Amino acid sequence: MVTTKEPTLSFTSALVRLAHLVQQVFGEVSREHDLTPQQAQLLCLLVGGPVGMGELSRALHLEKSSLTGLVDRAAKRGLVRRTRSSHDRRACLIELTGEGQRMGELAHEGVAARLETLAGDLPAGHRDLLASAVETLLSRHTAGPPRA
Amino acid sequence: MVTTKEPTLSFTSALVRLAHLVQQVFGEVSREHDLTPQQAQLLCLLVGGPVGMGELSRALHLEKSSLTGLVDRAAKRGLVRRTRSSHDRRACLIELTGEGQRMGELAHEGVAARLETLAGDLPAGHRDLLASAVETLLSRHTAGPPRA
DNA sequence: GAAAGTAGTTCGTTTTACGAACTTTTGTCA
DNA sequence: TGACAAAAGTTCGTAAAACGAACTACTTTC
Repeated sequence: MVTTKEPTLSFTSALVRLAHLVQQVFGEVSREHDLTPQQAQLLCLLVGGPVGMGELSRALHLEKSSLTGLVDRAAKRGLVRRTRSSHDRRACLIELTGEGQRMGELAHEGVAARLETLAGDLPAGHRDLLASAVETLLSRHTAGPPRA
Repeated sequence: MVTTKEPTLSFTSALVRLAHLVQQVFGEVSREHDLTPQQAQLLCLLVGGPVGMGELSRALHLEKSSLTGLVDRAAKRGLVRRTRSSHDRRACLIELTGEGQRMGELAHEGVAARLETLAGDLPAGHRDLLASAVETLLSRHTAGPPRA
């Protein structure tokens, strides 16, 4: 149970500005580790285990051809590796290299830490409410963007 | 006064996924109006009146040279116009053309409408709390990202 | 009035992102 | 079985986005 105070920002403006803030945090953390934000996002998505191009494409909302390029560059940097699926010889699974795993974890932790710091003042009740409100929004938007 | 339910998503994950969602909405709306997301963002930022390059650069978190390119392309499409400042002959103000104003308003309304729809279920108390929580986060991050 | 700083631009580079056309493999169904 | 549609990725060409370094043109400061 928490009390509500009157916001000076409209609901939608708040969402947009929040998105901007998160993006910026992601950018800062990526740069610290010498990654592009897109690469960091890719690595974060892969720390849970190998994922196929199709699923990555859906998770990142990228066209297949865009994703091919992103994976190519990440592979050239030794962060990621393509494995041919055994069930379906067209498909491939993208998996992290040791270096990629390390970087992915660093990026993930960096973002989480930065956001935790920014949320320092926020009472736990507010955090939970915010998180569950976001869940509601996401549930209405069938496609599932990536974790991070 | 609102009751809090237990979220299944961590606080930071919720923020990241929310950012992704907002970005996606922005992308969809931009595409509908045949704008790039960056152009739409620029137009939204200018609907309040002309702004100088320096301030735009800070608001959008772009290097000066990146912004020059963005404004160039928007100007080439007839959405925006450069005006030399009378006080400082180095500086310029970027202002919307009639077409730019129209598109900026459409984009802004489109994004707001989409987000409102997604938030349909959300009780007003939750919205207000979310908005004021965002204000708290923003206030800790001195630089002020753009409205939209 | 010279030096230092500020506002923007230019240039070259890399990354991102798209769509259309393509190859290979898988599934379907007649 | 064998043709044919569909699916998974890649390739190619293109445009936009973003950066940093070096530059020009004004202002401010001392």
